[in-house]
Amino acid sequence: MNKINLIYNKLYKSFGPQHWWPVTSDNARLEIIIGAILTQNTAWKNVKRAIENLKKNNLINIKKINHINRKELANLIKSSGYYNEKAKKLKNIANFLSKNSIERFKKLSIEELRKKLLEIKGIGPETADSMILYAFNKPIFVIDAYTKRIFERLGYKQRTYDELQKLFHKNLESDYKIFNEYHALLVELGKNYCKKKPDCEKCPIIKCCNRN
DNA sequence: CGCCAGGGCCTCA
DNA sequence: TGAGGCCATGGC
Repeated sequence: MNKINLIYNKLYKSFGPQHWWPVTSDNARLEIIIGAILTQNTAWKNVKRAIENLKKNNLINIKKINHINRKELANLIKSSGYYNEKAKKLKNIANFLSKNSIERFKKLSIEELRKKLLEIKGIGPETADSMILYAFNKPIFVIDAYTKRIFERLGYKQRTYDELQKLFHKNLESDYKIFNEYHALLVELGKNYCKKKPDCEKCPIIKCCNRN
């Protein structure tokens, strides 16, 4: 078995399924898209309250985001940090989605969808890939800060976003469920063990790591 | 109190 | 193309 699959199996065995991007409403897809923006460089705990505020005001809705005053929107998402920037981004996306329906996006190939999303100001590679994977359920691997740090320590040094992503695409079955679970497992590892100051003693993949 | 979190944009070499 | 500054709250 290759190393990428081996690590997945070990993480899954020790952490179990992660149940990511909890879906609680009919417009779950839009909620995930909004969540992907709000969680940029931000802990999910802080994002949760912002999403609850949006829900209370029925703002998981493209038209309503288009209509609401930007400062008012910023105030509602304050807990997620960078709230002025993120309010702009949400408005950019809502504006874009009002012209290009989500329904139309679903029919695009991964490459076409990614290109479209990257045209929106505020969406970079990771956010685009998160949306493709978690909102559109298409197989693309999300590379975040945890993934970079973990695989740097494992021995895959100085890889760019695209290089690291290719590593996963080459070695894994192209299945969005696997990609979803794997990314979530890496976040769990990064939060609890492979932290900036790592706790290596109880790390479930210590045997795979170059540091030890 | 300091550190950091499920990034991206802009500027400047 | 890559490094550095900036955006900012809340949990620990």
